[in-house]
Amino acid sequence: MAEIPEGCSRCALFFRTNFFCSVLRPNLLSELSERSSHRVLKAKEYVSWDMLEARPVFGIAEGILGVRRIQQDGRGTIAAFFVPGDIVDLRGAPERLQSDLTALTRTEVCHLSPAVFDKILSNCDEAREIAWKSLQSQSFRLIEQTAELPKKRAAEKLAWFICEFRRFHGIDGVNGAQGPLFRVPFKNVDLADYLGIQPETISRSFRCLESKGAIRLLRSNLVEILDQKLLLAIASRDPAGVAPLREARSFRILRVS
Amino acid sequence: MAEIPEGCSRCALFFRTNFFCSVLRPNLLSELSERSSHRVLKAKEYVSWDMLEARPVFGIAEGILGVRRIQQDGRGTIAAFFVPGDIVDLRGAPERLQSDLTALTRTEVCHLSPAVFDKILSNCDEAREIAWKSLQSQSFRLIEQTAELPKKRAAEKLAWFICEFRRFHGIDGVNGAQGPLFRVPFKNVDLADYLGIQPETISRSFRCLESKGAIRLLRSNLVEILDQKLLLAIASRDPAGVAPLREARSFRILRVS
DNA sequence: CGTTTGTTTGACGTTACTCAAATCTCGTGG
DNA sequence: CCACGAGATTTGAGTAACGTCAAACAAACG
Repeated sequence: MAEIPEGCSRCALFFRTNFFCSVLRPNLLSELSERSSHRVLKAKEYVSWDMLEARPVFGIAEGILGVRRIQQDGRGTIAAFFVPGDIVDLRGAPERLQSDLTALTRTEVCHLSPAVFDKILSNCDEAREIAWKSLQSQSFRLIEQTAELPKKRAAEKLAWFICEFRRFHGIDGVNGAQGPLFRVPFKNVDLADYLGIQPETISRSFRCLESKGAIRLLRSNLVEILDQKLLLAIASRDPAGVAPLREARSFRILRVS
Repeated sequence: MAEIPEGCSRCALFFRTNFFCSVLRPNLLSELSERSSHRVLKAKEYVSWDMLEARPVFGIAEGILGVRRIQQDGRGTIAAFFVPGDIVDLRGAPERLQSDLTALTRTEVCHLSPAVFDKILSNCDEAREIAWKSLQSQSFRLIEQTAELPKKRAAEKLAWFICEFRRFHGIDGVNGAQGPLFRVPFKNVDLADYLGIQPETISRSFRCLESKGAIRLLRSNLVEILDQKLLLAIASRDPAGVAPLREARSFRILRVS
């Protein structure tokens, strides 16, 4: 009977309950461990898509990994992100899904051997369920985001993000507590790419939420939530909190002949 | 040894190769069949979210099923759609994923018994792989869409949709042929909800693509593709095809004191 | 064949993007 | 530990791009 592999004993994928590796029997775990590689990424480091073809199956142990695409004109979009516990299988991602995986914060991933991974899916019901649920949950997040974001105004998007992220991911100390403080887990620039707006607009939207009395911006990236209900109302476009970004200007338009 | 169940013999999920039921052994198939229900939806019929809680696992045999959310202010968004062959598992979709499933065209779905479905995942590697790949592919479509749409202009979105849909889904006769004709597979209103723009804008964008010489609008919903390369260039924002929706207006603004 | 539902068009309003400049932060090396 | 510089944030002014509304038209449906 195999021992618990050295590398795994400190990896969240193993020691946190309901994470993928925590339910594996020792012999499967050590087989997986031998052919996998744990890796730490600093914020802003990225895994290029080409690299991924060699190691397309991985789990997230810590941090946040974003799927970022750079377009011709240089602007980027963060289409999705993966969080601790996610099991990601990018095998067969069609070639045109050309994006890289950017670490939005310090991130630990463990690349898994696809062969052993498949073997586990086939043999271990419990692990398969965890992987399945993770894949499901990735889809749900994407659907939620796609359903909510496109028709919202900038300030509404921001409010939505704050509410949504607090609900789902009690990631670091501050956010875990569910207190009135919220730390935006990554740079505003990245947040802008995720919400599909410009960094300048993020800034103005924070101002807007402040002026409504929903939040207070303590430092860059640290928000105090003053009125959760109002924030929700703004996020979901309740009449309570309609939030135009600036006051309407009144002017007259003269057509130039 | 069980016979092939009557209902299944005409269902695409069974008779099309690489669809879920096609790889099941007869005894598993008939066990699944007994506890499942095939259902035909006319266009615009929908399955409410509440209904889904009872039967959250299903496969698409024909047609297109959209995930639609109606917001407070009455506007809708189609966050995703499912196409023939997709195996969908909405168990545990958190309550706030409140959307219904709308048939965008005539659609045939088969609700599967969750219990038997799980048994199949556990016992039949081949079927599990198909279901897994389907779930993956649903994620990829969502990522692709989220990566591409938000920062595009309306005409670019439309061009993207045409190219993308042709690539992926050779669904009906016209589109299957990959000829120069493309039939928009659903109503423009739904297309607008999917692309996150207004129906009026869809109309203007078709005009815009026509004026660039990329397409010709034969009838409502039937497009002739005149210049595939140009269309792609517009979709991906190549300098070749920058596509403003209307000519810039020139006027002067006078502030009212 | 009428009623409803979807599409087109025009005129106008609103929102957020763009560009540029000032300020701020943070990581790094001295 | 401090100073420096690259990168991030903020602000303002101007404008592009789409939304909104309304009305005419067309198509689909029974």
